[in-house]
Amino acid sequence: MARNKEDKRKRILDAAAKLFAEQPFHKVLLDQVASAARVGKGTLYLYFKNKEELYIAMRLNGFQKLIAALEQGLAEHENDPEAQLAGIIDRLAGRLLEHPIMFKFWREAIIRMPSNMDWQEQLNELFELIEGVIQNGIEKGVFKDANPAATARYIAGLIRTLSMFRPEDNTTDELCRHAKQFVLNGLQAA
Amino acid sequence: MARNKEDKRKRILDAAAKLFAEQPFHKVLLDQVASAARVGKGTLYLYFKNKEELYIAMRLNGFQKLIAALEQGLAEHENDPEAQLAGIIDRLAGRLLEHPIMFKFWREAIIRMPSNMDWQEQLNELFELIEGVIQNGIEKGVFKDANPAATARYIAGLIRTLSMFRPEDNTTDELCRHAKQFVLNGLQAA
Amino acid sequence: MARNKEDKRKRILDAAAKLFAEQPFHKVLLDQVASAARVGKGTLYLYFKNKEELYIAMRLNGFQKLIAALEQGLAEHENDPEAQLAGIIDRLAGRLLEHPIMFKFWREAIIRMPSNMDWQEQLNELFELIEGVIQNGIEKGVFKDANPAATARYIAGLIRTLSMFRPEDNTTDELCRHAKQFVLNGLQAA
Amino acid sequence: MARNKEDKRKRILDAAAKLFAEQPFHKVLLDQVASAARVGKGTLYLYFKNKEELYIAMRLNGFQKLIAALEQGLAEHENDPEAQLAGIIDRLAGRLLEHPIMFKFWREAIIRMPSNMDWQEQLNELFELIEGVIQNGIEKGVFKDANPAATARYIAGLIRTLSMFRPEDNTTDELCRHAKQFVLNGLQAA
DNA sequence: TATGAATGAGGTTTCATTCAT
DNA sequence: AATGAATGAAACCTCATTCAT
Repeated sequence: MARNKEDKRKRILDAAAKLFAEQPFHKVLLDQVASAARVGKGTLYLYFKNKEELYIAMRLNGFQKLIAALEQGLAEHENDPEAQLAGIIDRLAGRLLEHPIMFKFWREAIIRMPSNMDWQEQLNELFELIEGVIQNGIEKGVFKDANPAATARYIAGLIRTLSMFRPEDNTTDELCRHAKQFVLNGLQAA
Repeated sequence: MARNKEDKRKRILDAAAKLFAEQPFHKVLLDQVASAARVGKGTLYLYFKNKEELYIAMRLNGFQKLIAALEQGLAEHENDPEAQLAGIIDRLAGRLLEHPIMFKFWREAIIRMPSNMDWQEQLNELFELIEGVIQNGIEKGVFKDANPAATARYIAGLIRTLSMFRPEDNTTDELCRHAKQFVLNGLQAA
Repeated sequence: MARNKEDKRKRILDAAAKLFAEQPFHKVLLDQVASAARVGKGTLYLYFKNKEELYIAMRLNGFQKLIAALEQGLAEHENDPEAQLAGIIDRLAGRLLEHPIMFKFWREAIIRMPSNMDWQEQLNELFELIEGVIQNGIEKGVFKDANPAATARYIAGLIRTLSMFRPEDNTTDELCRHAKQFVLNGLQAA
Repeated sequence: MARNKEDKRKRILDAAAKLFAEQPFHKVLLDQVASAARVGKGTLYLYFKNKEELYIAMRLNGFQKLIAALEQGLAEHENDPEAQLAGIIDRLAGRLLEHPIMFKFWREAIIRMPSNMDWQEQLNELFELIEGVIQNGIEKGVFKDANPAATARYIAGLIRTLSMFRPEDNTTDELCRHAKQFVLNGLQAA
């Protein structure tokens, strides 16, 4: 019952994620979503009020998974801010490069929509997560930064752009390594 | 005549820029564009093949202005890579914060659209412009960087994110100064 | 069992009567009917073939009750056509004003529905009942009428309109009394 | 321009009238209306907000024509209330029997719809028109009636029912003559 | 050249009906 | 017998595009 229901909701979200990643909002047809999720079109409306709500739910769902993965990564290097930061960059870049879904997340933001607040909050969660690592590093004397909140945003944006517009002739590994170095340079105490 | 024609095209592009900045693609109606530009709806089709082409033309138009402004800035500090880079960051951030149109540029990219190539090319122009400054700095021994192409992308992405998700309680000036410092740290020779 | 079954059928018919009286056919949802009858939606289909049959069953049900009530009234004044007619008017008006369901009976008739014949027959039953009273009166020399079939229809229509569009500032009693007088005038021998 | 526009609106209303008279509301498709009116489906929405508004407009339109015809008839027998009343009955019955559209008017009334007020007002207009004739007759000493408002409603309802459920084997003429006699009986001073 | 009324393909959504439980 | 989640046909409606003026 509840199990099955969860399954169906998940199937719809996954199908939506795939399709919205491939096509702009207005080109994704609910017929496609329904048949990709192997459910009737009407079923979509049992789980989501309309196309927009489905879209938002899909975005939040993907983001929550990302945040969870990053938090798990932090736990693995409890007392090493440098390693934590490196982990965040690796995972973030990895996710973005692997999952085209995430592209859209970062690329698109429906503006001035009521439920958009949620989206801002999600992003803030990410920023604060990074900021926390920087703060931690500062306290430990490993980093030096006058404005960790801004830096957290830099890091997120930096990785996003790197993922979306990767320069040719570079392996993912090389890019990550270089990015990490750049960030650490920026945070290094003189 | 020709004057009048140019005017109308410009009016349409400006109206489109304003509206596309406020709403996602599928919520901007050509009725709105036409009436905001004070032209008949049919007139849009005299200047642009369809909605998508209008959107692309509007994006390119905005971007070209940006590139032009940045190039002009570079000329002002011919032999000072640090100042050039600082200028780029200032102007880029300024533009993004002033012109909401530009937000959309960075925020949204219609995927797998035929003419998307143009967009990529435009962005590459920006990346190469920044990359040139870094290269120049490396040659002059002011900067040190193993992968200027990647760094150029970082800088663009960093400013974008800063503009879109600015942390509260910071003036634009403070943020720009901090960003410049962060970037210069990353590029500074040990 | 059988008891329970009858109960459920009745519950459904009552719920349907209430809802169809309040809303036009296409606005009454089977979800509403089911929940108002406190049964599952699927259960409706155990008792009625589809929405249309449910609607018809509901109408017939209401009408049969009406006819039965009128017939009972006639029996009470076996040999007094005037009293019989007055009784019909009283009961008919009373019913229509009390039971909004009946409104719909008169107000709406789904045209060219296969089973609409039944509805015509029901109405004819009513007309014939009234016609019988008039005939009886004519035979007794109390009434005078060249076309009792038409007059029977007048009376029914008269009461219906009176009920649906009652003039303000009149009690039900006053209206009934006046209607009875009007009809008797029409039927009075010179 | 304006001419053409009026034409199109009229064509739509006429097509709608025909179809709504033949089928219940929910069985009339806007595709049918559009093609019967020889316009595109979208054009319907240029003239009417939605299906319901089109339906209401169509009803009002028909009713206004009816009222106009009746008023014209009254003018023809300025000082003869009996003839005026007879004229109303003739025209009303004639209309209802000729134009199946009108059937629906009287048969159906969408309940508790906001714009239904208009419909009530239209009906009141009809009632008041009849009532005026009765009042006039009373003042002239030709009629006698304690409640002309109620009687006006009787007359309307009487004709409606007669038209909808006409007894077999009667010509329209016979029925009208009989109805007029019945009504005049009811209104005759002792 | 400029317009905006008209179009209709195709989108989103609803809801009567079915069927696995 | 009873349910209500699931279905998908078919409804309403939108809006990019066309075209007569």
